[in-house]
Amino acid sequence: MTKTKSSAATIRDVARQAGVSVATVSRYINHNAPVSAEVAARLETVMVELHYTPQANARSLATHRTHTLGLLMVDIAGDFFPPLLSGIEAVTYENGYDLLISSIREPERRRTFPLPVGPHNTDGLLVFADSLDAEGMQRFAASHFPLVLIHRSSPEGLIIPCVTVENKAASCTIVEHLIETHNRRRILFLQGPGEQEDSQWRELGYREALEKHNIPFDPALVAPGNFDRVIAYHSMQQLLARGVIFDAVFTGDDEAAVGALMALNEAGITVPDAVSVAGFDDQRMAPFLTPPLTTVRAPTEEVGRVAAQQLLSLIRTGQANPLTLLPTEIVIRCSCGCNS
Amino acid sequence: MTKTKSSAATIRDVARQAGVSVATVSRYINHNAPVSAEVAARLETVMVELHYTPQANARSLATHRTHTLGLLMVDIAGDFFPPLLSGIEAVTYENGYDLLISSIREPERRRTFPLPVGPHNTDGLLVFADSLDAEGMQRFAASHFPLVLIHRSSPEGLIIPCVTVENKAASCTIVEHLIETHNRRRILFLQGPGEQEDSQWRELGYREALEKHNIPFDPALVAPGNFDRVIAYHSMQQLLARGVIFDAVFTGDDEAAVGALMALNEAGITVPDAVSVAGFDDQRMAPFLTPPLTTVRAPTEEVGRVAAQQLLSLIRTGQANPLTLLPTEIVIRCSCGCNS
DNA sequence: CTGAAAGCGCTTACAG
DNA sequence: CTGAAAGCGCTTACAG
Repeated sequence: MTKTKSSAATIRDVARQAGVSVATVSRYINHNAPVSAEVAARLETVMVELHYTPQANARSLATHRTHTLGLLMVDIAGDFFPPLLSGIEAVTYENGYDLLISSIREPERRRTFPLPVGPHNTDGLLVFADSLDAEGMQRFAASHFPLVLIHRSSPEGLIIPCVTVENKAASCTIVEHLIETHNRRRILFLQGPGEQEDSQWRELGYREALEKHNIPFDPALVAPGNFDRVIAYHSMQQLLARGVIFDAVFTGDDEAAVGALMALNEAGITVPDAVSVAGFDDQRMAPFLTPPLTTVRAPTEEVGRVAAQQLLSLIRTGQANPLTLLPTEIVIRCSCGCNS
Repeated sequence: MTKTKSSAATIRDVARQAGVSVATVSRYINHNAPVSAEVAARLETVMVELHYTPQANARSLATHRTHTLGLLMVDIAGDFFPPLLSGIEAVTYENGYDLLISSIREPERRRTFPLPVGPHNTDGLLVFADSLDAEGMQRFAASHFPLVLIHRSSPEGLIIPCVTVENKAASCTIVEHLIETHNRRRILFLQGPGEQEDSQWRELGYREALEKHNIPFDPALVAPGNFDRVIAYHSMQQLLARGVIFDAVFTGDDEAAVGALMALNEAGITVPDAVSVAGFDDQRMAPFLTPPLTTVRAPTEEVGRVAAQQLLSLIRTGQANPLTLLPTEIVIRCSCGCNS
């Protein structure tokens, strides 16, 4: 109780107060060498009394490990983000790691080194979609800095572990559902962003479903959705204005479904009677839309969990699975025409 | 180009290669003392060549500043979270700080010290709502560790800067809109979580509106909404099942509005014809609901920005505004009965 | 089981 | 404008 300085207690304060060396305190804290029961008890008391918490940076400097993971995101504001972050944070916490997050808004920032997060403050990085370009990854890879890619595959020539979701088969299945169960044949597809791999796979699934049922692919039925409510809304309005005939729409993702549903609604076109709608992701609002959205469930929180686990594995063992493809499943609600 | 070691370059490598002392390199990096133009040029070249980035932890250890902000959250998964985090992250980035985030799920974690984030790894903390209890705040305050509270006021006896949103007046105004413009008199209120201050203020606003129009407060018209879709949905179902008569509902927040809308919809009660609905927050999905939701716009991203700014100010100058109350405004869409 | 000491990569008086 | 040296708070061989 002699300590009245306002600054936090250090390992030396603890050592002094307990009458041992700092080495012993360190060993006790880290449980990496035996400490006599007597000393342990004394240490415990002193540490509690002094509110002692080891300084993270001093520890990092000595061990060359920060015990923190970095997350590089493109857009923090979407509905897709919370479950992903939640999964990542949970695993990070469970493993006693810290989580540093950074959002890359402007494209230039993707290659302006040093990034806000990197080897200087983390042990490894979770890279979401195109928050980092191939050149940036190349640079990290060259220095053997652990990277795990989320919803994006490794660029040509590099082998970086990826975790993403099965897009194509599920897209095919849900479009086939529209065709087989609801007799739809003129099915609109709202394309996601061109550079997004998810988007490309979903289009392939859409085309495959068409092919399997001998429905010719019609470019006039493809319009930009961009995984974005507003863009999808405007696309639908234009399609409607141009008098394009269709009896269903596969919106690419749930965000676009929200915009499509609104445009349809405003135009007085009833869903699902006149037009069936199907999305992808099964975001939180999907069951609450009018009508409740038929969609594909993507296990986004699980993607976050697995990605964090893979990164931890890479950091600790140098090993990780080159590709983790998480399964998706169809969720039938009402917007396709079922359950009405 | 003699350097082939795989480990990252240190300040000594730079100094050696440029033929100066590490002190000079440090000064050049930090721009805190003049360096000759000639040396500066040489240093620049060498640093680029070596991909040199100062090790954050060594710097922190020497300066006693981590240059990182911590964020303590309750629930990372809600729709409320992305704009808040987006605002926080933007300001953090603009100021060259790092952002460490941690979600407190279980109540016990709020007082299990050390928290994942604290003086040992950050310069200050942003505390959202009840992610930390009064005792925890007391403890941080006692060691003069900078804290800024978000959507929550300082506990008794402590003076911790808070940033939140104006709840009561806006709630009163929107309920008055229901009364005055749409002639509603039996207005349901879906209560938020009891411990949430936002919730308490919104109820006060609701009551004030009633009073101003001489509508007696009827406890039978208050039900749990809990800022939660599912709970609000069930509450509405029960109200309906019990045959409670009402012509409007102020849902406490937009989440609850989603659930309420769904229950009403399923019961075949038309909104806004039979029942007006108004929410609070103006979350992303509000304009896309059916019908588009009349609500109160809360500047959540701005809350995040201001909170981060206040924390930075507290860290740098020791000063911050005791209370920042951000203005809210009514957003009239269709669910109240307007624009239909 | 324990301690003395070197070292991690920086910054910053102090001296010139 | 520049350098030598001490120090930040830890960890970890090394020795006992």
